[in-house]
Amino acid sequence: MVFAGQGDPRRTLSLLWRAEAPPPARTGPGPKPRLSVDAIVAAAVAIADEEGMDALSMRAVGDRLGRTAMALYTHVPGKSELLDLMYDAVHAELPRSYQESAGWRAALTAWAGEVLEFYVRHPWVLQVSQARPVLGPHEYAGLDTLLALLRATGLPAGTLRRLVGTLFPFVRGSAQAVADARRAAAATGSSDEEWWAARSAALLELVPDFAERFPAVSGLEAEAEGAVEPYPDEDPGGAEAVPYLEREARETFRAGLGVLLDGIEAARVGRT
Amino acid sequence: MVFAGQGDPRRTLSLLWRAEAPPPARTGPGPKPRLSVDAIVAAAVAIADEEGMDALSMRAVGDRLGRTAMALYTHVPGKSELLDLMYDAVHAELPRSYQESAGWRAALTAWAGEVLEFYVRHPWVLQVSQARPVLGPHEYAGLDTLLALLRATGLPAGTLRRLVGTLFPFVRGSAQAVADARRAAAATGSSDEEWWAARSAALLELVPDFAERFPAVSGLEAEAEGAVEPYPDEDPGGAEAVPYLEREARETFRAGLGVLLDGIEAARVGRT
DNA sequence: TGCGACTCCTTACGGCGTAAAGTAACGTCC
DNA sequence: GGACGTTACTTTACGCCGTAAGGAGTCGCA
Repeated sequence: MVFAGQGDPRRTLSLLWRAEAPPPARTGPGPKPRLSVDAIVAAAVAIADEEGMDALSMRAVGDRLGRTAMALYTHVPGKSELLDLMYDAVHAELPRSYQESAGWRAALTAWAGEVLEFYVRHPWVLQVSQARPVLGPHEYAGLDTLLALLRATGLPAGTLRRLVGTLFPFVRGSAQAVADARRAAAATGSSDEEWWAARSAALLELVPDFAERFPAVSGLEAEAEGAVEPYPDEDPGGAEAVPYLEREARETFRAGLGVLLDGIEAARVGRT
Repeated sequence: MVFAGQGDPRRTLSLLWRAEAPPPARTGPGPKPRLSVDAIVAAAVAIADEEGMDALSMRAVGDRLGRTAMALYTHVPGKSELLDLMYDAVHAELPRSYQESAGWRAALTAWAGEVLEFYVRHPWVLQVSQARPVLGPHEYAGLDTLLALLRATGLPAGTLRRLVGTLFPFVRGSAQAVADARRAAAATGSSDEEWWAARSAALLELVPDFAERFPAVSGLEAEAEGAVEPYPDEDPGGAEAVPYLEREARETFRAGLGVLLDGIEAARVGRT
């Protein structure tokens, strides 16, 4: 995992909010910069999106911009701060508002779905630790959006804060599951089913008494055996079939969100 | 973040389940091994617990055992597999059973609390990616325990699987928040309140129109202002005061779990 | 015209994971 | 009992990483 919010808070904060106070159109001495904070952040995000966090190095970012790694240090204090900037930059993709006419439940469902897709689009964001949040403008905006939605539930402020602390991690966790499913599918040439079959075959060979040692797990598997529908008929629209593991992860997300919303509903009812 | 499950599955699996099939008491030629997989895993876990994941390197593990880094490679294929082993080894601390007399709700609450403490004890576990789970014996045992508890709700198998996929990430997320709060407290000399005050002061200076741009956030803060009770009277028992951020994180955990359990309750009622 | 500020490059250091090859201890068999 | 093959561990080295230090070239302004 990578940590954020490590550097000098003042420097990081002013970089994060730099759009608010654009550099005073300086035309001082020295050569014209051929690099900019925005270009650096964009290149870094592109690398992380395409090749994953492991491939993100200062040299890689420099290469992508046709510069050396050290050239970046003129514009950005270090890798940790660059990560903060990347983190906030992508959060600009989060939705900002919802029509409230459909009710809080529909709005929250839509919100959660969009945030899930956001994380799936940028899975490396899930690897940025939340310790000491470096709240930049776009992350604040995302928080503001959720809070505005939650206000419609009519619950008191203290409860709302706790709901934020529950909903965001829940969506993050679900996105992690989806992203993991995709990574697994991409890494192994085999399909999800094949991979899983090979895995459990090896396991059964190594642990013959599996069923006795883990009765609840194997009981569940046996019970679900019949329930696992085979691949559904291909969508006539021609959409690609979603692999098994990812479909499962998304279904877990949908169901978990339902449980959470039911819980919120219960809190509302209990309060009136 | 660090990835698990990268290596050869066969080799990793047999290492993970090695206790089941102990090495056939070989007394072949060659010097007696002065290192063992267990010793290596224990040393690695100790380093991760004490100094964090960043400090975990093959050289560090070797040093702690009085050997070189390369000596480890005789016993363990590589760092990635060592991580798998560490991950499963600590999961042995997870509780295995609960008395069901108190009802599923009490049992689930107790379970969640113990798992939370487990993660807080070994925060580096939260940094091990869940991609392609390397299910070792102890993690399976933890899963089995939760499933056995959930069975008491009487919900169908499919729902149970989704609940597992919701509950585990929820506890992980909550533990992350608690661990982050502790890290923040440890890293900065200042108290939570001071750190937060400095942060928001700098923010307010940089972003004077904060309240207008993020109405929901600042509205919530204003509303909660009066509600934040000052430090409660010191516990007469002499227990140390839990810092603000961590108290907040734990409260969010408690409340979020309540919401989830309410949701489960609703599912039960709706089904009967 | 030259000074000073500024961007970017080169070089270098100490870390990392681990491949390759060498050394020494031990059980086994002639 | 001595040679041999197997095994545990060390040494050395390679190519990565983040970044400190210092040098080279480019520009605005005095």
